Amino acid sequence: MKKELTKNFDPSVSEKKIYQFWLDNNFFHAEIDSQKKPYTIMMPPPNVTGVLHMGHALDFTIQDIIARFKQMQGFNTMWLPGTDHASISTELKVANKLKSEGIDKEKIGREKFLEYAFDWKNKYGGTIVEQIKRIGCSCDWERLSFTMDEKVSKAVTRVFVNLYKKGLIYKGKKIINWCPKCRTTISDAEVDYEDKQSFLWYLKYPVKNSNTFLEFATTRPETLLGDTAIAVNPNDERYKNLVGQFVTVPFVEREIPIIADEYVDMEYGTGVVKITPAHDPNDFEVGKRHNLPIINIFTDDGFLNENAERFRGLNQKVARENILDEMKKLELFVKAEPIVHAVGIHERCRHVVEMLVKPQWFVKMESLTAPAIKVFKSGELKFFPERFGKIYLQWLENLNDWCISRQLWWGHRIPAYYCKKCNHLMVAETAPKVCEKCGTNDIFQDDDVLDTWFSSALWPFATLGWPDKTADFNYFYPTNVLVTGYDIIFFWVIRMVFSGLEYTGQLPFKDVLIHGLIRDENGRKMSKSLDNGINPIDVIDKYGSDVLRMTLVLGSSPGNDLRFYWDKIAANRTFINKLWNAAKFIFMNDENISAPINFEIEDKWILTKLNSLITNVTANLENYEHGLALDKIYDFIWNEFCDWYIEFSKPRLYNNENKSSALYTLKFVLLNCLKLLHPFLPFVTEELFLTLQDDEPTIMKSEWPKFSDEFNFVQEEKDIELIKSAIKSVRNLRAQMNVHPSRKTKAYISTSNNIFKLCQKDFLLCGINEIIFSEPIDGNNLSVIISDTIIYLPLNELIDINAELERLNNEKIKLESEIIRASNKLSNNAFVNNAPKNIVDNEKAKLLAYQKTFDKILVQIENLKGGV
RNA sequence: GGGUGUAUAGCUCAGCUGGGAGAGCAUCUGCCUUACAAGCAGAGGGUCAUAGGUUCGAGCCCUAUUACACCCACCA
Repeated sequence: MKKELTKNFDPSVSEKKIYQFWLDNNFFHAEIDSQKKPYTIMMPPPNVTGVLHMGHALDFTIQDIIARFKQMQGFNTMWLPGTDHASISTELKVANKLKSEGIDKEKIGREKFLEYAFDWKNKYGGTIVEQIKRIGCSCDWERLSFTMDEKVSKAVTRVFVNLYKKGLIYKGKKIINWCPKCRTTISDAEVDYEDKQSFLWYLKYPVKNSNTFLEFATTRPETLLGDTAIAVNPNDERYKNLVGQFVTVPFVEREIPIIADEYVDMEYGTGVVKITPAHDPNDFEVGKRHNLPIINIFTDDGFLNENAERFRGLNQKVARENILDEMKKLELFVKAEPIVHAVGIHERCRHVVEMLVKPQWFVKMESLTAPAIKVFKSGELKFFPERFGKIYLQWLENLNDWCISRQLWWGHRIPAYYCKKCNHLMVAETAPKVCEKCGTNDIFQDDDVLDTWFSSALWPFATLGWPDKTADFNYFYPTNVLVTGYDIIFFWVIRMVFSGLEYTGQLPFKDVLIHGLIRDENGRKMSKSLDNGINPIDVIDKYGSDVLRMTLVLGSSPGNDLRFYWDKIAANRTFINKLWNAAKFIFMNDENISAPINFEIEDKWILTKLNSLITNVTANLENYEHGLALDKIYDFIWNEFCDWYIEFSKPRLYNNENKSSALYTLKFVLLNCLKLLHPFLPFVTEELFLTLQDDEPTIMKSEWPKFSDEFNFVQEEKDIELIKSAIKSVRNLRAQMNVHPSRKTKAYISTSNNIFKLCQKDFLLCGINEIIFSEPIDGNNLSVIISDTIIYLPLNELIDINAELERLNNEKIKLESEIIRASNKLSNNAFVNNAPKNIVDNEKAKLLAYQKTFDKILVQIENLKGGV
């Protein structure tokens, strides 16, 4: 069957076909092969019910570039895809959906709700997977995992039980972040802070057995109902004599002590703080130090409870207003000062977070973080770019115990069991049948589930079958690189590192590649609320995945944010078109080569250029410098291969002059470029690769290009660069003189450099169709002068001698300043003695060339003057 | 309060160990030249934020300053 190349690349047809081709041939799947070195990447699992956004697209594109590059380098690459159950987020979505159908989550109960949730997951969980495929990701779909898969759940339970037995997991009553809307605890990391206009209220309490008052400042007057002390700084002379006495909290008529604690800042407010241990973390700590009672005044959904007595049932806002009014009536109100106050917001539902004291499960962090710090400091764990290591360290060194229990249903249920009769607590991998203490069989499981990140932390090894000693685990673990955004270092990277070290005894990965966020064209974060996002699938539909990927990579640098907008996308489309057309040109001229290969000078030039491209691109990819690598390939293909080599080759192809070598070179360079490009633009490169050659079944598994000693023609490379600059100068001159492009002329070339003879035909590129290697007879010519070569253009009727003299004079002035610059530099002994030899030699060569050109220009100026 | 990043052409951004400032887009001029008008050729456009310092030599290294962005902590 004769293969064909259509006029343009049509991604809408091609991409689906090619992806299916890869799937059908099982190219993405990695079999364990002890002869080959594995290269493993774990995909950061997106939310199972989520849809693909530009951040994912970037993350997955980078991973795919690495995976395909390593695949071609001969590694047994395995990129494991998966999804995350995303406990809170999914539970909210499912609950809302049920609500819209008139179903109340609480009424149907846990079991039924989970059924709905799994239905939802099965229905929508596939969406994001299909979207990932459209990006072109070379994931091993046979190993697709989910954080609530049986294997992962098994690992989660094992880890929980082990940590509990080691005493690293405990149940404790501590102050925690509580979302009254979601009715669950959330971790510190899930709280965002927003500045809000508010007031600092100055209020006072009557001091017991005296007619004086103690004035304090608060931002939350409603919490005074939960006050169990009032505190001053022990060094504060103003209040020293009051310490030990009591004040009375109005409304609840509670007598609370005046205590002294270092925590109090004498400078702030009145230097007096009311202490509400139930609803403020600092107060909670003060309370612990002074053995204060904890009085919770809030219900789980954020209303005031029975401890608020007559304010019971009010929401916080109303309660605050009522209390302030009543304080005024009681003459306990002093003043209100406007302040900006940071309020904690739940990042998922945007509801204000409350601090409550509740019994919860915690992971003790100290012994876990120490090894994670050590592997970083020893250099075993590396961040790209390096600076993100500091963030990693900063987080690790300031970690509080991790609250892992959530009052949700969707997630891994905590493997803790209680005896109904004696309240005995048992933690076990399988539910105990009877109470190990009293022997009764009335046992119930803890209602809470685990924080999503507890399971994500095990992702790099739980997905491979750990804790079982599976073949996959032995072969593919530890993984090679983790790719993720900087916003997730704390949530995820840290937890995977300490988990990997603790449970598998190995780092889960040595390299962490951090990328930035995607922003809109004005530099704002892409977000749902701003509605400024670009849907990656829309980009793929319109321009294709290759263009999407290219736009995400080109001109970006590791760790930096990236602006993404339609103009940029459209601009990148042109490159794919260019590549396509170059291939089409070669394909059109292609024929079976029978003649021996005998390279011309320009063949040697482009092959040498290709050689250094290969070296540079490979080095960039090894260092995760994907933007740089793509930029170099782009530049080579467009500005060297297409603009020059293809043009050089045309006369040879059309006139059948050493055609076979030209054709060989064209194909060789193009095929190598396709390979270099393949990690970035997998679809168009595969399409072209399959069309242009019959030797290999896919570009995916083809060998990554290597530097070749055969193609290292240093002199020829320089020679062609000289020819290029001569051609450019002639073009420049013709443009300045308004010579119509279609007008071909002859030229006289006076040179001692044989290269110009060898490259005669190349001067067609600047409108010269005949070259005479001698001085012209008539002195009135336009001229281009490079070093000791002069190209005369006998365009007599165009020559305004004075204009040409002026032009040459300008050239002369430019050269003079260059000559001065270079000679100054070279006469500076400090430079000649200290600078590396090649830099100095380079400078000398430049000076020599300038001087030669300069001398020739002087002569030409004299010639023209003679002609006036 | 502590920390990080960014500042380079009109716009968006590259610039790898210090060795004459680059790309894409936009602008201007001329071209439908048999791969490509999603193209070709040519041109203009920069005190590399500011001030010092190190060096033979600084966009790059050091110090300080300014502006913007972000992270952490605090916030009675």
